[in-house]
Amino acid sequence: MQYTIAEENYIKSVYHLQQQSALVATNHLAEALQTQPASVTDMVKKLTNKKLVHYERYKGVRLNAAGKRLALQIIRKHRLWEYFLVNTLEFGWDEVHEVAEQLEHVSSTKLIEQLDRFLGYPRFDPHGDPIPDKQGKLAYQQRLPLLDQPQQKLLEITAVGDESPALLEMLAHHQIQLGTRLCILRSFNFDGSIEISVANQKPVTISHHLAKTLLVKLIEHD
Amino acid sequence: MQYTIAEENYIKSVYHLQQQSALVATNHLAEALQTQPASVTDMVKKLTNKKLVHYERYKGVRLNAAGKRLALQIIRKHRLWEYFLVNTLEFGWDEVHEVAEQLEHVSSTKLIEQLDRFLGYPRFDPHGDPIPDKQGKLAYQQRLPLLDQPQQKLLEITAVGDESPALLEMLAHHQIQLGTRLCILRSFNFDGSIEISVANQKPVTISHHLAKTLLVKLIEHD
DNA sequence: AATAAATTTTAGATTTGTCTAAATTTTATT
DNA sequence: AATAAAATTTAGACAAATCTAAAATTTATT
Repeated sequence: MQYTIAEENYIKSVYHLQQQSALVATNHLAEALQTQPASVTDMVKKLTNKKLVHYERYKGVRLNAAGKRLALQIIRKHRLWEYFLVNTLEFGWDEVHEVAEQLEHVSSTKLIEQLDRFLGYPRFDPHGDPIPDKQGKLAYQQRLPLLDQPQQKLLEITAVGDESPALLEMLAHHQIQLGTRLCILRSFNFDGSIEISVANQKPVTISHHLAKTLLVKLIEHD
Repeated sequence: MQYTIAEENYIKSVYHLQQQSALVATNHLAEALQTQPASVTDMVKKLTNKKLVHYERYKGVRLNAAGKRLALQIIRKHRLWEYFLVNTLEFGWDEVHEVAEQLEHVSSTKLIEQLDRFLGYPRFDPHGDPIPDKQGKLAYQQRLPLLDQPQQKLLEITAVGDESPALLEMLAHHQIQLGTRLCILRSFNFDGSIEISVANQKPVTISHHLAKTLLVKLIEHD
C-alpha cells in the first residue's frame, strides 16, 4: 500500500511528538503541522482505519507497530537526503530542511537503497540525528548538553539543537563541526558562559546559549 | 507562483504532444495522461486561467511562452534526475522513468543548479534526449534512424527510440551505448536486417527493428 | 446537403484534505 | 460539587482533481 503526502506528514509528526509524551494531543499535532485541530481529528480517524495509529476520542493518538515502521522509513529518507544535500551537493545545513521535506515523499525502494550505498551508509545526518537503517534501526550515541559537562574531560560534538543559519554561522566562526573535539576549561557564574579549548587550540569563551545548544559525548581517555 | 503536480504533468504532456501537431487535441492529452477527456477539458480551462496555454473550445490547446518556459524547466529536472540515477546511482536505463516522474516535481532552484553542477552540466540524458539548460536552451544533435543511413560512413549512436528493458538487454549484448561508433557494411533485402561493424570490430547483423530504433549522427571523416 | 460518427464539452457527483462554527467532553478553578 | 475554561469532536462547507452520462459541436460519409 502507498500513503499520501499528507498521511506521511502526520505519521512523521506523531513519531516526533511521541518522543516527549506517549499520547499525542490533537492540539499538539495541529500546532506541529500548522493546521486546525478539526483537520487533525479527521485525519487521525483515517490513519486509524488504515491501521497505522491507535486512537481514543478525546484522549490522544499514538503509532502502532506499522505506524512506527512507516515513520522510520520516512525519517530514513529525510535524513539520507539531508546528508546528500550537504555532503554531495554542498548545501548549507540551514538550507536542507525544506527540500528534504519534499524528497522524503518520493517513493522508490531502489532509489533509497542506492542513495544509501552511494553515500557510504552514513549513520548520522548533518545535524547529528541518527539515520534509520533499512530495518529501521537507529544508531545510538550520547547527546549531552555541553553546558552540563565536567571540566577537563575530552568531549566530542555529536549533534546540534537547532538548524538555524545563525547557529551555522556561529559554528563556522569557532571552527566547530560535528565530530570536533574539545574540552571545558572553566565556567563563569556571571553570565553562564564557559571557556573551552577546541581541538587543543588556544581557549575561547562561548555563551551559555551556545553551550546549551551543542550536544556532546564523553570520550574515554586512554 | 507554484504549480501543482497535476498541472505540471499536463504542461509537460502538452509540450511533448506539440512536437507532433501544433494544436493538441483533448483526446490525445487524455490518452497521454491516462485520464478521461472530460477531466482534460476541466484542467485545460484552469491552465488557461493561469495563462500557461492558449485554448479554443473544440479546437485544441497549445502552450504560450510562459507554458513553454515551465515545460522546459520540468523536462530539465526530469532529465537531470535520469542522468543522476543512471550515472551516479547506477540504475539501469529502464528503471529511471517512474522515479524521475516523481523527482521532477520537487521544487528548489538551488537543488537543480547544484545537481547540474555535480553532474558536470550534462547536455544529454541517458536516452540521448537533450537536457535543457538553466535558460531552457536545448543542445542540438542529429538523431537519424540508423536504418536509413548510407553504407561505409562513420556513424555515432546519439539516442534510442524507446526505453524498454528489452532494448537495454539487446544493446548490452551488442556492446552498444550512446556514443558508440559504428558503420553499416551492407543491408539484406530478405528481412531488412543490416550488417554493421561496431567500433571497428568484427561485423554483426542486427534486425530491421533494432536498426529503426537506434538513432545516429554522421561523423565527418578527417 | 443531410445524416452518421467521432470528438469535445457540460452537468452533476465523488474523494481527499482542508476550513469555520457549533456542540461535546475533559480539565481546572472556585 | 458546580461552573468556567480548555481541548476536542461533529456538522456542514469548500477547492482540487477526478469521474460518468448526457448534450453540444465538429468532421466524415453517403
